[in-house]
Amino acid sequence: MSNATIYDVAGAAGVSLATVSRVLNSPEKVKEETRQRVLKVIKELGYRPNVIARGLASRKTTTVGVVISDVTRASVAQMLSGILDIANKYNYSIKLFSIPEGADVLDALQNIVAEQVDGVLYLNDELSDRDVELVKKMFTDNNIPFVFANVATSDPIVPTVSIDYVKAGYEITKLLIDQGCKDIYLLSTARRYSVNDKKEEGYTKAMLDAGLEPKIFRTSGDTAINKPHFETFFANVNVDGAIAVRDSIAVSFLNIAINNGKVVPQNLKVAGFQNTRYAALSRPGLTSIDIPVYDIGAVSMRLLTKLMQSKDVENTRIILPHHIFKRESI
Amino acid sequence: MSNATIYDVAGAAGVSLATVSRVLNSPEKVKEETRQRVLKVIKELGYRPNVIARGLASRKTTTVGVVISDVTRASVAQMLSGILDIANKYNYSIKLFSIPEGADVLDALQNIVAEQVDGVLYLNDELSDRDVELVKKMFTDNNIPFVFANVATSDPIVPTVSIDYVKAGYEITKLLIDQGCKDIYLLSTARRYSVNDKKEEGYTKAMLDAGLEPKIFRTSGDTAINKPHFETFFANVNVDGAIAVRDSIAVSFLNIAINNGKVVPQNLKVAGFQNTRYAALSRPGLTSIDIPVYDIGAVSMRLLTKLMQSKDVENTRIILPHHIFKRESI
DNA sequence: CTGAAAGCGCTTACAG
DNA sequence: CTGAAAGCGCTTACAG
Repeated sequence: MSNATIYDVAGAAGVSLATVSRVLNSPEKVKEETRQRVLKVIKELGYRPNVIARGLASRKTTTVGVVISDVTRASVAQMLSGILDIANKYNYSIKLFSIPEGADVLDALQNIVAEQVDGVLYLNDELSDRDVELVKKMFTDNNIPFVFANVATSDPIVPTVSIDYVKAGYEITKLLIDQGCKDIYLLSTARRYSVNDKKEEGYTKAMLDAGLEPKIFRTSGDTAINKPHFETFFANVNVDGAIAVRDSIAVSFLNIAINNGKVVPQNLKVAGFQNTRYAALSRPGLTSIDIPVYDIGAVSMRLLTKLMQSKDVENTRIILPHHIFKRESI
Repeated sequence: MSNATIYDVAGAAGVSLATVSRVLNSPEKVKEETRQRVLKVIKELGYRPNVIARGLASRKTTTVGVVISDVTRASVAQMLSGILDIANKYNYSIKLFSIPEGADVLDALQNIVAEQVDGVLYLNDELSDRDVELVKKMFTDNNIPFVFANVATSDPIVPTVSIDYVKAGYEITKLLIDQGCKDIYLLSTARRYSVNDKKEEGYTKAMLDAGLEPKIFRTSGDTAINKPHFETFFANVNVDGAIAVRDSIAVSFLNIAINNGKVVPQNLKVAGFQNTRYAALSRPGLTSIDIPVYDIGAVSMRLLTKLMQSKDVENTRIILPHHIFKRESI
């Protein structure tokens, strides 16, 4: 059965356990003939090295920690998907840590360090600048390579894979302006995410550049809460363009707009962020910034593998391209 | 720094390492005074036991393996969320394993066993009956408790947390029949999932019970592929009711129906499964079977903790309640 | 209540 | 190319 140990293999193959270990870890040091013999026994016994014992002896666990806030966010799940695919390819295991809103970040980080992961992928974007420094210090002090994925940090050194959210925010706003919109609102979340702050920055700049007044409307990510919120909104303001920081907010806004007699895109143009299935399933289809979240995950993991092998990496601040995916809402 | 070991703590506190270990693992065996002294040093040094070493010595890793196929499926992400919350509460870590479609299941399972997890949560529903038996045998042989979450197995013994999908399929079909629908289609996926088979079973029974002909239309989960598929569909058949095995399929169908001149719900009623945000963001809102996926995850994890402590669990086949969440599409 | 010692299943210099 | 031995950082009977 699968609980064979390295001793069993050594015994059955008539070699020492050191040799078995070498067959697995540095096969070039073992004579072809012995190696074949050992390999045969390994297969017969279904032997798989106990990764815990290996981790203790080698001080490498081939495990990376992935830190998230909320798996149910579509972007997080898709990044995870990219991470898992690359991790499988490189034979790394994934330990998943969620640090919920309001949790003790320091305690959580110490916990991750105690778990002896070889590296960390940080997807949790609900971080203050102070937290970012804490993360950086904790992993640096403990010699654990880490990468921020889809987290906009103001720290200029920390390894990061993301897109240029300021530019994306600027471009989509510019597009609406070029189509003649004047009263363009940015629909953002009440809770602050690092990437949303960047989107707001780009939006604001585009509006000011065009001599228009930036107007940010903060709402919840929760559809049920949005409804009355948006209805009051339509009763009180003039609006001919809207950009939401998430597709789901955009779709919810668009639905309520149409139910309130607006015609999209003729007298109201709407755009979202991330080009999720919400955008595809909206009627009319929602124009959205396509953000390669899967790739952000995959590239982060690949960058981390390099960092873990302490290869000298030329570029640890990777910006992936984005583009505007046009549908009928603009 | 955080790389203090148990020896450092023992030295600084003037006790043996055995005592430090006891303070952590069976504090009642240590004199109050010594315990306080050790605790103080632990705090000062920021000591956290190396979980790998602990895992090797105690043969308990306080880690559970979670097996999935595709994280980006909304149900999977939400189950994960429930799992993580409960795992945090009980101080278990989560290792995430994805077994992609077409992968070597046996190899993947051996891998999980080698990872020395204390228990396994199996969310991967892309399993043949043969695979289910393989999973069962592998973990049973290696003495690893496991729970199937939201996987419909035909094995009557295996620990499972799910809902009654046959009943759910029956009920939603019955609802459409009661509203006068005659030509009711089930929109299912081309790829077979264990739970979808159950939904089909319930649908079929309800149709036959009412003397109607069951008609299953298989399509892709992919929206882009659906579109031409559904358009041909509308050109060729009579349909006054549709039940999709996923909300996203339902919404995509509903949109195309409306664009083809159907009036929902007056001459076409549509229902989905799972009551995701797709259903809430549809216009009109989509009636859907509300499936407590978060709870399925949470309850599975709770059940697994009991199994791992080898408590005798009265019931290892848990069926959670579902209900129909009504919106405007029916 | 506490300590000395063996052991968990591996890896990795060190000899030969 | 191979083996004997130390060691990774803990836990846990066993004595006392």
